[in-house]
Amino acid sequence: MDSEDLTGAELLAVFSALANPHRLRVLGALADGRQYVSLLARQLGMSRPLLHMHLQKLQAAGLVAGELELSEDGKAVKYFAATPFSLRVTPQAIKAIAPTLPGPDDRKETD
Amino acid sequence: MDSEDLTGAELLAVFSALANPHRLRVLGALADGRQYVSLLARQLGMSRPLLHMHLQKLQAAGLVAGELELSEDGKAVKYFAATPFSLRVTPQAIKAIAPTLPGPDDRKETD
DNA sequence: GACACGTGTAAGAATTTACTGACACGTGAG
DNA sequence: CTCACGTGTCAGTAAATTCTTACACGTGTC
Repeated sequence: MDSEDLTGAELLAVFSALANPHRLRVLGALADGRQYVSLLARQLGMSRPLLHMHLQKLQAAGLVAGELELSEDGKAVKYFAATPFSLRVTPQAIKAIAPTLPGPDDRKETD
Repeated sequence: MDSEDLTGAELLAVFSALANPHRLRVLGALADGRQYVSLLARQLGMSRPLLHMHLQKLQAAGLVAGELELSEDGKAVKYFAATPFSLRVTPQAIKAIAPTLPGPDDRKETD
């Protein structure tokens, strides 16, 4: 996943997802390998609902991917892993995507 | 300005500064050359106080630099230009700076 | 059944961010 | 003096994020 093919709105979603210490720590924890939500929450010292929200935002930005599995003892476990993205951020790159940025009057269409 | 020598808090400030369409557009407009605040505000269609606030945040993150000059007709004019930064963002890079991220109990010390 | 473990989601409070409007200052031109 | 242009900042409001608490479901074990 290279960054050149991102629209302004997508890049904005990525930066917004990255603009939070919890989410950066989550992404760092998932850099090596995948992990399931409850354990990850314990490792990072945050509540499950909170981690759930942050994972949603990271997933919406395409930075992590989750898949629901069935463990051997029958429990539903959801594993998340970091997407192997590589972003190059420079003033010129930002200028290039600037025309595709959402205007001040635009509404959210993520529904 | 390479990104390898940024702490977690600094990188967080950069992402936070980038997580806004207005600021991305400002950065894009300043990618080529410098411009002064009032004219820039008119070009981007936003109020001066608002642009002022966004420029403060961009400057605090080290993405733009401003210098106050005296134009030939004696007026004080403040020019801003984009810092020629180059950021490489990957899960591994984020994991590397994760230990230096501000904890949930930390307070702002930017006073 | 009661418990421990996993999942998800919804309501409400607390906090942060974004924005407007009005004010301050200083200079040159009419 | 008044107007146009530049600068900056403050108070108050509107809106978006963040976070907690509490609930829902399903499964295997004592």
